[in-house]
Amino acid sequence: MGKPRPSAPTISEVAAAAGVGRATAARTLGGYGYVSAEMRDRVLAAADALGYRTNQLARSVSTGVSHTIGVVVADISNPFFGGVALGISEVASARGFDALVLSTAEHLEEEINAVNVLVDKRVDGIILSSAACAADSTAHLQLPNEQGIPLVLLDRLIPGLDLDAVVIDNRAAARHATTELIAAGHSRIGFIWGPPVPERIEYRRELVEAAGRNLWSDGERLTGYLDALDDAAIPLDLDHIMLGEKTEMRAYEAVTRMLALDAAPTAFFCTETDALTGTLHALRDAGLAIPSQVSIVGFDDSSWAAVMNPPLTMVRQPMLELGRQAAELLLSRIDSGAGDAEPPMQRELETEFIERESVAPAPTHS
Amino acid sequence: MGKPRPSAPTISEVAAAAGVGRATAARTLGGYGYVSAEMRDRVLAAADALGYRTNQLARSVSTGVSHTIGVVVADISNPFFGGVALGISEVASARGFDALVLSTAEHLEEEINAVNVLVDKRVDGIILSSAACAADSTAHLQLPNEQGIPLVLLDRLIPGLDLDAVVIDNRAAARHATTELIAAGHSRIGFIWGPPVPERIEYRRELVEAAGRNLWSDGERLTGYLDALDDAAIPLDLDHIMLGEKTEMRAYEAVTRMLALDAAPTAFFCTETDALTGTLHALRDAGLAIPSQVSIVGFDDSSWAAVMNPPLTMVRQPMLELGRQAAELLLSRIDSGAGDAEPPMQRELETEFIERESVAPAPTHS
DNA sequence: CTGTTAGCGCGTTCAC
DNA sequence: GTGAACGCGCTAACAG
Repeated sequence: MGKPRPSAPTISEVAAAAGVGRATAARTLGGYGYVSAEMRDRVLAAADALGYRTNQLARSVSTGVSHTIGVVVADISNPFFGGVALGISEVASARGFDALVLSTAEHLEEEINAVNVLVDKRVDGIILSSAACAADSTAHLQLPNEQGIPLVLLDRLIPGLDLDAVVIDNRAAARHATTELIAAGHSRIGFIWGPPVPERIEYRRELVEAAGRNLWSDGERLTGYLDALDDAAIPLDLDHIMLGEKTEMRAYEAVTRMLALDAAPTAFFCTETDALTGTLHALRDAGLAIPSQVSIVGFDDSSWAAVMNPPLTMVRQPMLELGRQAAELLLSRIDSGAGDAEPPMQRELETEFIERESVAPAPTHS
Repeated sequence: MGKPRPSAPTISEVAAAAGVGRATAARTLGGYGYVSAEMRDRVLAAADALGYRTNQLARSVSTGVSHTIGVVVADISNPFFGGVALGISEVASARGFDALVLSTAEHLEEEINAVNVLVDKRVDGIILSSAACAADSTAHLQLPNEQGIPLVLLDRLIPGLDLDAVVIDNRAAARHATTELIAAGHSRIGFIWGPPVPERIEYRRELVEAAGRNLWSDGERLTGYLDALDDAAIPLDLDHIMLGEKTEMRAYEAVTRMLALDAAPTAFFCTETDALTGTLHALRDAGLAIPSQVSIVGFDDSSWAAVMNPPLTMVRQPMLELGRQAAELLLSRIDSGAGDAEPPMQRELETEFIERESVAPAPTHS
């Protein structure tokens, strides 16, 4: 029997100290049922004399509601997920819920484990940004619903599954960004980064397929890029798509390699922060000026993008809003209980294209 | 009686299905006590036939251990706290603990509330980055210990209190940074930002005192700055200290104002990210080049600092390490139970001065 | 080794 | 209105 700690006073102790029955104490302390003003005062007095605090754990096993939601993301230190987490806890805490947040480092095993942990701790709902992509390897996403725990997907859809989700319109965002680059006169646009396949890709179809096998949002961004190229009838150059492991270092190398091409890109679209910093490094080392020699557009607007030299043109994602809406959707599901109500819904938030000074007309080669 | 959900199977149901006593089922499922291999198999089979999952909540009320720690920070979307949170959950989850993370937006009330919530949810320990400063207004920091819940302070000490804590050596970091600036030939160094007092300050003593009344880490950084000035026998110019609300906008205004001074700073030490971006904005608008016309050193090294034009010299804080060590300290306290063992300890981590290209000799005025 | 029984702290029904 | 008594799901003595 574990209570190695300075015993926290229980409701019974308070009742005893107040000279009333346990139930009466429970009613006043729990704020339900009827209790006379006089009794209430006695109980309340005894309660804070003893420093009584409700044991929410015990309450939860009794009521079946923990007032806790689970949040599982790839990496809480990533400002994107940090913003999302803040949005979530804003609306959650306003409604009396707290968040148990777990990071998975994009590992499916850890994600599975995270879901199990959350289910076992009886959270009232889960918000999850899954690393899963194929409709296989998603058994763990069934579990919560089997246990009656609402689940909403965040930032990343899973193609085969019809689940609640709140995401960004990545495809439209990428299409917009690429189109702007094209409008500025660019036709050779580096895409940093594409699917993390190691092998060289020969055909467009392979590329699209590879993207589909990996992270959904990345695939969407690539598709948007392709859309824009198609719109302008610009042929796809597979050498302009970064493949392989997605790290800043790899981005650096990919850009450096592209720059050495005969048909080197005159612009780069960087779909993530690390992709952007890697690209920036490469451009600096290549001695290329932005935007006179090469243009650039980034994803994930951060405070520093505006303060760069030159200020960077970016597509901004509404991180807080993403979190807020996911939390709202989840809470509404929690409210309606197992009343197997509405069908799953996917909400898609718009991004904003922030025009600054890193895009200029393509240099006219002599 | 709440169970509005698709009932999760209980240990009793598993026992029944397996045709054994509840205790036997409990033992095998709980992994304790003795149980024959044959029985175990029967139980295990029944368990996963029913899809049994331990209710950790119930287990916790029984054992008094929740395997959950509370983390309260000002703002989880701040990359600094995000990094810290990741460090914490790394070591915590390796030991089977999960983190309930709450953001307070630097509001003392929310901090107090957060601590109450965590205590009520019976977390096994708390890591907290407090907005409190004076030794008054810290009653809420007593509560956990009264309830036998270990608490470790993170990133911010509270002068009057002797509690476990893991922090950065802010004073040494600021002293180092300022000294570097001085060594480069600067004597008029803007400090962005100082204490958030609205009024103009006339004397150094007032300044130090004002700093002391506010955030500890800010006070330390200011003190380090003062140390460096003293070391070099450079008189303090109060006009070079930013006062007032700490926002990017205010930093912008403060720097702009300082730049208009007869004795304008030739260098700036920015003690936080927003202070840095605000300063950068102001310098750009003033048309001043870095580092030829003005030098700059920032705090909170971020990936983008290296990719700026020019690359920024920064003092880097070991965020992950901060989180990891806080978690380790907390877990060790949890391990030793209420065995009122070791006295509180404060660990102080060193920062790293990253020299890049935003510091140059002070321009020699004609 | 197994099953019985009594807790853990709180919610809730149901006579008094 | 009030309090005794039982249930939530699990742990843990204790007999057998």
